[in-house]
Amino acid sequence: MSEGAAKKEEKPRKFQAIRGTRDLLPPETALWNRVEQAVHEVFATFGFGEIRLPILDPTELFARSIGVDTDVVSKEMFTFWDPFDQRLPPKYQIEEARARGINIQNEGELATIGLALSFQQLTLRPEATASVCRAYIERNMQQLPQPVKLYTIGPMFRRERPQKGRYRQFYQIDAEVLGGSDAPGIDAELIEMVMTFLERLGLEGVQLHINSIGDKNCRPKYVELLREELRKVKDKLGPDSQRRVETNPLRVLDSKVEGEQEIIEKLPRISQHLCDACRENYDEVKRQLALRGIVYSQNFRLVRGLDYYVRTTFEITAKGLGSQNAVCGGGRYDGLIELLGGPPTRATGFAIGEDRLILSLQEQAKSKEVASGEWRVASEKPRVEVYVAWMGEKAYATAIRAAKNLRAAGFSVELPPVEQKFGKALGQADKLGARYALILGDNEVESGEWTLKTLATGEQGKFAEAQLLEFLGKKRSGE
RNA sequence: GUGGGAGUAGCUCAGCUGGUAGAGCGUCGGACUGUGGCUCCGAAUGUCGCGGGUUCAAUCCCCGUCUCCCACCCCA
Repeated sequence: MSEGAAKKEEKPRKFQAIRGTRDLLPPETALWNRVEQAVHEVFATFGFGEIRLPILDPTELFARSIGVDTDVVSKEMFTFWDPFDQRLPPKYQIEEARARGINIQNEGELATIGLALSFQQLTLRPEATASVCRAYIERNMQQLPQPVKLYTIGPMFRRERPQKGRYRQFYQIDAEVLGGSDAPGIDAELIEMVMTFLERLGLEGVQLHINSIGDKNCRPKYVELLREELRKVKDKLGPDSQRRVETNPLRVLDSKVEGEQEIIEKLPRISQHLCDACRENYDEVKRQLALRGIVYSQNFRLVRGLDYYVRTTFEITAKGLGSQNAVCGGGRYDGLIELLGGPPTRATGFAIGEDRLILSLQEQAKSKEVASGEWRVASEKPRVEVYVAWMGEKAYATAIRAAKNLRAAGFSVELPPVEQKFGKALGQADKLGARYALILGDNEVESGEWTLKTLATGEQGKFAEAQLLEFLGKKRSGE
């Protein structure tokens, strides 16, 4: 109260989403839902079931499956120790340690055990395949009729520098076919499924690129050959590629450096060095794609970056994405499940970058809007269908009942929580883009005849309570 | 991790060779106590991203830092 007491209150810190993460808001989320709805519908028609996975898994799982030398594992994972809680009284710390199988005699030993109690290192998953494989093994899915077809949708985390179509928390739509044979028909059908899905969404300008990168019989030989060839021209390569000659020669094929293109064109191609089994397999995949009427282009430079891929790999690019233009990547990974301690199991799968897919859809919508002025990505029904404008206590009771019944019938209803003059109420209704205003005042309560106004035309009519639902229902289905 | 660009109101942006900020849109209120869109009037919201330096004086100049955007690397 005393003047001058106006102390400078420090404003609380303004928080912001951490780098590379973002909030998705309406109306954009409606588009996300539409995309995900299409996933559920289309994938189900191919016999896939949804699996929901933890976002955390042991670091070791990713290191083993993706490969410790990959960028993803070596520098992009969000990893931390699951801490043993040292705030606990020593008595409980000892108990906890024993529960974890660490034999500990007295308090004095606690300190020396130290990090050993921090039992495992956890990682925010950078991709889904490893976790799906872990689940396949852990839940003994080899006992199920093979192959097991699973898909999952959710956030992944990689600590990269954000740019267009790349976030540190990003979303993938992931599908895997585990077990059974390595019949090319499986790869082809998997690709068919993505293409069907993208078509369902109306995404235009998608391109499918395929390649075979051999298996453990022929790939190492090819890699050596490639390395030898690259060494001969090493001085003509940029620093990145020079490094890759030794670390991962396949990656050189992927280079975008202008001056290297000519050299790359002349390098030996893996298609010429596949073993018989891989070549036959690849030929058959292509034949199977053709059988399904799927257009593809072969791209000998398509080398997936994750260690586990063998044989067929593929990538789908889309428009409007900047330089990160792949919306989907996938391939076969026959050795992975065994590597993770499971039975020898054939497997293949893909991941769609949902953020990029959405981005591409939005860009497409933008250009269409410019062209025709009509096309909308999220052509959802309006957020508010009926705005209930009421005045007076008695009318409020009626309004509540009306809102309840309309909602039960599936209409989206906005019921203002405080009394408003009708002018203001209609203004609100208008701003919210409501289709109808239901006007309830003294007159309506007395007569039992409610007033319904169609905002777009200004027409309005009187309805008894029962007639109203009927009228609105007809209107809705008639449109 | 490297390079380039950018940060001023909720949004889009102006702000001259340094003199502590404006517009449009949006939001809220009123003109308008039973009828919206149009119009008019009014209001709120900024530590000019943050920290330091130069200066009598910094949104403006310098350095650092953070974030965003784009690209490289790599990947979806």
